Amino acid sequence: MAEDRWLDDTEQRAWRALLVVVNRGLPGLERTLKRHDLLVVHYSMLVALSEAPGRSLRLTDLAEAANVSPSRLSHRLRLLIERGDVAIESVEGDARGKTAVLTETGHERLIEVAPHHVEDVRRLVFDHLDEDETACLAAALGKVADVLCRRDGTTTDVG
Amino acid sequence: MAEDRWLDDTEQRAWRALLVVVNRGLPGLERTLKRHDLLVVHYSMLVALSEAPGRSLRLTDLAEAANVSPSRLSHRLRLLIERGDVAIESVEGDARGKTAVLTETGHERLIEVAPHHVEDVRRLVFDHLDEDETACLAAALGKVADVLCRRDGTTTDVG
DNA sequence: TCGGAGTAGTTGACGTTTCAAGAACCTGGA
DNA sequence: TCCAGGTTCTTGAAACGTCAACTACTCCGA
Repeated sequence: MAEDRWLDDTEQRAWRALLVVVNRGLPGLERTLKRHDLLVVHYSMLVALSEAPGRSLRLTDLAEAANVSPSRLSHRLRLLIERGDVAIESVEGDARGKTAVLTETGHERLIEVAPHHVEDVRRLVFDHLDEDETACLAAALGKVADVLCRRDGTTTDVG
Repeated sequence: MAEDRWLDDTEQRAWRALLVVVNRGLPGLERTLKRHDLLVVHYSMLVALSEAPGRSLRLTDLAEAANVSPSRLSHRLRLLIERGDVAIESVEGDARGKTAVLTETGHERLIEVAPHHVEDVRRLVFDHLDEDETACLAAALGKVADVLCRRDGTTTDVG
């Protein structure tokens, strides 16, 4: 490892820009959602459920869909359950499993919050890009994301 | 606010891909640096200093360059100072200010760690993109990042 | 039927980030 | 001169994410 494969100028610009977006842009999204007593994680969980058939998902699948670790899911799910946004059911045929179901309350909360969050995302990213740039971004990030999703439980790294 | 400006299909793909990269990809970078007893924040700070004239920066400017809040800088700087990677000097003419200077030790540590980190970034992102895609990514993210950097202490949002 | 290996989910502790507050200092006007 | 308001940096508490156990269950082969 550690060959001399440095980053060229374009790659550096891309990488540094990504860091700026992540470190300066994303926290702003948290701030907005916090006014609705939610974190972005919560929002992702609600979205994932709302898009699932029957508005319900096995916890493992919910974690997958929301891009979070099982433990993080567990911790953040507590609030949503206490609030009645999500209900927990047991899986028939597997006593280990649990299924999270988006309640009507939860769905209404999502509908209320979503426009504000989307507006934030727009102001953060897409308001500054034209159609081509957005397509490029989707294509490039999509490739990277695909790789990350494909190797889920596979080899962590290196050889 | 809260008009009906939803995200179209391309925008959704871009945004969701970004979330995947952030939530699944970036944590991996932390893991690698941790083997060298560093966080990515530390690395960013070392890089920022190494690129500054005289390898030194006013703390405010360092925070800016490393994309971190003043308080986060303060907390994470402690380790680097204890270790001797960074030295602190007072600013002449302003007794409030402090200047962080990258020591020779710190510079050597950066040189040692950088290739591993860069290799990680490569495997995460650029190994999966061709030249055009990388250029697109740099252009699109660059635009977004520019906006974020331009409005530093200005209006947080909305009008 | 038993037992080891793997899966599903939870918990608590630890390290990090954030936020609000504060200490120290500078600036400019009355 | 003095003081109000802004800047610079630090600190401690609270909230969050991660990691390593741990419980409970399923699967499968002997």
